[in-house]
Order: sequence, then structure tokens, then C-alpha cells
Amino acid sequence: MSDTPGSFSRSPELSESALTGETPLGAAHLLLGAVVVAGGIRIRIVEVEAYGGDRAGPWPDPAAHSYPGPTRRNAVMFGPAGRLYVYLSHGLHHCMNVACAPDGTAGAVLLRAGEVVHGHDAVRRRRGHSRPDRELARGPGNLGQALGTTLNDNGIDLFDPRSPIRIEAAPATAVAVGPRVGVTHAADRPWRLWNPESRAVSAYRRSPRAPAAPSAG
DNA sequence: GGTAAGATCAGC
DNA sequence: CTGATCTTACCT
Repeated sequence: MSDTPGSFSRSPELSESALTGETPLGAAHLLLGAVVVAGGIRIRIVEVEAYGGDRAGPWPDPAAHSYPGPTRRNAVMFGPAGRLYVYLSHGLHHCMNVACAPDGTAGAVLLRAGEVVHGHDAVRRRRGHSRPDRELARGPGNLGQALGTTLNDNGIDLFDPRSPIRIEAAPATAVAVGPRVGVTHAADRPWRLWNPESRAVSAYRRSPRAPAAPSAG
């Protein structure tokens, strides 16, 4: 990455080649603040997590779905950048990732939370009419539900104007950094980025099965 | 062919 | 803190 956390100088360029030229963490910086468009719904991403790949690749990541190597489920993670990788979490929640590595190499960014900037009514139809704005797309499962994403959307090209789900660059915001949520392996790797000025960021939860965090002394 | 675990969430 | 709900990976 070429920018400093907290700066406002990040380039708004967002494309398959821009993502391909980055590490997963660099791609996460590019995607934080971007706007996901589906139907009339527009959601600005305020929280992301970077995930690497298997031992053969440049970013071995025991927490990544791609770590054991290519499978039916994680195939999109090994494909070209800018494709949407959707997986079913705990049998209930459709979580959205953006593949971010060159074709043949695994890497992805999990979209963890966003702010609805357009289409509140359509989102509330799915998320509940009494739901506060800040909770409409707070958390990866809720974000998927807000956009109506399903496993059928797995693999679509987010940069193709004809796709039902797309992603667009937007001005950069402030950035905070910390460990990823809920992972049992590599639980302290600081690959989660969020906008500290947003109240739609999900709460940090360390996996109960992860080894104890390093103590400050 | 069985089973345990999982990048989660809502409701006690 | 717990149940819901289903796919994958890894056994036998």
C-alpha cells in the first residue's frame, strides 16, 4: 500500500488491475470507503478484513478459506481480482468478499460492514422496518442480507457494468487497524480496517477458540 | 457414511 | 450465553 493509515490521500482508483497490484491488506485499503451497488441500493463500506491464501502463495494465511488449497467453495478466491466470493457462514449468513490477487493466486477482502447511502426502504424490507440506520448493514451477515446477496451471486464481476452487483470507488476516509474478528487461527494479525468515524462498524469479538492474546505485561 | 467446526446473528 | 442451520474437510 502507498498510503498511511488515517490519511486522506488514498487514490480513489478501483479496478481489477489496481487490486491485483496490491497485497490483500493493500487491497483492503482500496476497498474501504468504496460503494457497493445492487439494484437501487448503495452501501458505503466502512469495515473490511484482508485474507491471504495457501502455503504455495505469497501470503500464507491459516485463517483464510483458501489456506487448504483450491476447493469448490473457495475457487473464486483463486480467480481474477474483482470477482465476488460469497460463502454461507454457519449455514445462515451470506458473506461477501472481493477477490484481490492475480488469477491463480488466492487473496480476498471480506466486506464486514457498511452504511446505507441510498435505498433504505428496500434494505428495511429485508432487515426489518424498525431497524436503526446504523444496524442495517452492520456485520458481514447483515451486509449480505441488506444487499440480498445469495450463493447464486458467487463469482460475478464487480467491475462489469452489466453485473447485478457492482463496486465503485469513493473518496477515502480515516482508517483504523486491528485484528480480525472471530478467526481461530492467526487471530492477532492486524488485517482488519475500519472507518473510526462510522457507527456502523461491527463490534470486535475474539474467537473463544483462539489462543490467548499476547499480554501487555 | 458420520461428524465436528466454522471469517455469524438475534434473542434470552 | 445459546440455538439456528448447512457446507466443508477429514476421518472410518
